[in-house]
Amino acid sequence: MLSNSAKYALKAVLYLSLNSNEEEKLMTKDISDKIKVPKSYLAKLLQDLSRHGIISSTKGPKGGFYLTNNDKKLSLIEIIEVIDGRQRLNSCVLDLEACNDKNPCVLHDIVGRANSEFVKSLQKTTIEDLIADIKKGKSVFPFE
Amino acid sequence: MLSNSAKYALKAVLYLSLNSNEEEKLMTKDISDKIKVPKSYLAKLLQDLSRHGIISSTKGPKGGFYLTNNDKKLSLIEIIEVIDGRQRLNSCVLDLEACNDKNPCVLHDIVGRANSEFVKSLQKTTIEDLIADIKKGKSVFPFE
DNA sequence: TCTTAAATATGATTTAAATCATGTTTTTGG
DNA sequence: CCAAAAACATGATTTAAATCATATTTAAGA
Ligand code: FES
Ligand code: FES
Repeated sequence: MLSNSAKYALKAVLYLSLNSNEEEKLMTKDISDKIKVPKSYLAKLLQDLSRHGIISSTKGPKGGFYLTNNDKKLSLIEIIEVIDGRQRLNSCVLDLEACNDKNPCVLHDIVGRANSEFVKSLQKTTIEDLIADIKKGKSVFPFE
Repeated sequence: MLSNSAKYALKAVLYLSLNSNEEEKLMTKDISDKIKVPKSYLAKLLQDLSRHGIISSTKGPKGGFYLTNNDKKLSLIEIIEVIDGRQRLNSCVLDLEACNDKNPCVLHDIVGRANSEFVKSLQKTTIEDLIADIKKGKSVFPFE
């Protein structure tokens, strides 16, 4: 479903969304310590996200990663696609090449359906939405 | 979600369910050719399934793998759990250890829900059910 | 301007999943 | 009883994902 990397990326962005802004930036180490992800592995992911405009960063002393208000409007799928690519989430559960919505494979009904719902949710949910849920006490994010 | 191995196993069992019975057994090669899975890799999977009583087999000339009517009553989750174990399908999407239904993580609502549906479907769907769908023309199974 | 702290870029290593290979046991048929 | 055909068992190799390491660039602040 999601690669390990994508999970790490989601966690990191979530952590950033709750603990950073234009004035208060976070270093890789701050984040990796909290979410318990290997530092240099996370560094790569953050750089990847930054390069693709998902998160913001500045170099040098007092630099770090952060989310602008605009960044927070991005949907979760955009984070995932930078890391995992587009194919991974949209392929048939059995990896049958001849299968799609028009020609549904034998698992499509019971499984593909759940998967489509999943993808749709990722598309329409933004970082902001998640923050709102947490602030409302609707859900939690225990970092690790 | 599902490992490659689990997908292969599902395909193989599905193929067996459509093309074998107590009288007509299939060799590893017959199956691997059709579903395009490396022969000796599939051999391991089939032996694993056989050892766990998911499929049936007999050794020696004229031997091979097959499904009994009883085998066809097993649910899909049983196949998957033999190959992937129990944990893989039931863990939090972000692999957060402190998360569960009582303490839902920030993605649980939008993602975990789809996942639970998925698992429930796998539990209640049997091989037989899938065969029925195919025979009814409701779905297809193009093998590869 | 110089030192230092940060991201950035790139490549090497490790690990686990996937794949390959080969020998052993069982059963059938002659 | 023997030879061949099949599953069974086990271990080696390959590959891709995950992890580690190190050198380069940029910006801040003294
Ligand atoms: S066509 Fe296979 S899961 Fe949709
Ligand atoms: S608690 Fe994280 S997905 Fe359910």
